[in-house]
Amino acid sequence: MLDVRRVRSELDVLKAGLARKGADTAELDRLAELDGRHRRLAERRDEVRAKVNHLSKEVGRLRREANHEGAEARMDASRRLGEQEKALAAEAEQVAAELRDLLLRIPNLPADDAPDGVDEADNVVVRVVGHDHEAFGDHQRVPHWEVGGALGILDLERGAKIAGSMFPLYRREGASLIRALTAWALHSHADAFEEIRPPTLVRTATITASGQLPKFADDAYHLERDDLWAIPTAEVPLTSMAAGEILAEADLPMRFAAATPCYRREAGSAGRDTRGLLRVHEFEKVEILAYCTPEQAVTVHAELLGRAEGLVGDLGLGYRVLDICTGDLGQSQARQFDLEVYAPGCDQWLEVSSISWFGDYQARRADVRYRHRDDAKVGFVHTLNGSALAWPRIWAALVETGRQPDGSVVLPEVLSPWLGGTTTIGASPVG
RNA sequence: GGAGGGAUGGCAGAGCGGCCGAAUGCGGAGGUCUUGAAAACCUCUGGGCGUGAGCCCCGCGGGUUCGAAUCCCGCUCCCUCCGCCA
Repeated sequence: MLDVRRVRSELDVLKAGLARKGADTAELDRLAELDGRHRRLAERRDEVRAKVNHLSKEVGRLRREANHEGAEARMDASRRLGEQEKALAAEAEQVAAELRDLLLRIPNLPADDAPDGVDEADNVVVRVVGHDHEAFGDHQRVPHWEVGGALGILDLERGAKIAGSMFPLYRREGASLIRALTAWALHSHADAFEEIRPPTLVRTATITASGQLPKFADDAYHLERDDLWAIPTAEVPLTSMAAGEILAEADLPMRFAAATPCYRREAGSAGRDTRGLLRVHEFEKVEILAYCTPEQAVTVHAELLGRAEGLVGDLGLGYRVLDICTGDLGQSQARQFDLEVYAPGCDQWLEVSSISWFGDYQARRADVRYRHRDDAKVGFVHTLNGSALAWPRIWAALVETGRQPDGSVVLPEVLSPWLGGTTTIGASPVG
């Protein structure tokens, strides 16, 4: 969330920022109004409290001096003030609640260097790597749901039978491939990222801290009976790992990597990308996340992007990097790069990673702070995270790209150690 | 699921309803002393709101009271035992 105080000193700056995101700037006026009301009420409440505190102290003193009439008089006066205090406190609390709720819904400001734009059409292609549109043969122009079905490694029908559409079921080498990708990716990050296996059902406070709630509750699975939320990404538990803590600057940046299942209701996208693995309710993903100082943020952002690109490159997939425009940024993001791989079978660029910088927006929600090395002052950390990587679309791109003229699929050599030495699926004897 | 016990500052640990934002010890920072270090001694050492007087925070949220770390209720978490269980 934003720092409310900025609404008092630089309202115009906030409005300009939110306007770039295409957000409703009138909410800032309401925020300013609530903030002003709350401060006035709190001030009056505190004045009354101060009097009550003072009178109560006197009661104690007078009692000790056996001055019972004096004590009684103070108690009467204090009792009357108490009524006032109660009313003022209730009013202040109500305004504070409104303020909190509004604050949680107001988006983050975009970074200055995020490209302006209104929707995904305005995203900027920063670079295209290892892609040659003409290089694919007809044997690669088969969508992965057909390849997977023919090889018996993807069984969408049975997935649907068990859980519904968009709940994929992988078989044999198809299932092993997911496991291999996860092991390989975690291993690749192990040099700098602490591996975490977090809970995947979390409290309301946890999923609110990273920004999914309260605004996007419909997108998440909720277990009502236990009031727990199924995480849509490991970003959610990882962001709250240090919630309520004050970290030492010397420990920053802190880097974490986690492989988890991710659950998304995909409300509002019904009918889009329903074939195959392009959009699913449950999938596995390796997420990398960092807490750092504001000064480190740009470097760490580049580092995370480099990590994701490195993996895609090592898999031998062609990809492009998009600089997400202000209008397409999520609520919490200040800057975001997307990685898209090219899948020849469905002839589409598939988003397989989103590497985001949140500034202190999430840190304020989660209350993650750090103590400066020099002056011991406390400030909010910056959070960054990215997928590295999300597997269903990688699975699709690998299967389509690796398809041979004989219908078998050859996977990248880097996965060999994680696949028991075989990189070929459905090989017919070479003849 | 059942029965108990607990939650206080970085850690340990005290705290008759008022003089407690909180003793004491350890840890940490600075200083004196020393060629340097150790030891000893001295000082400092939680977070937040408010321009300020001031206000809030002793797990969280309510309540009682003139006044709550202290009393009452609810919740969360931790520990012990029983039951169940991958």
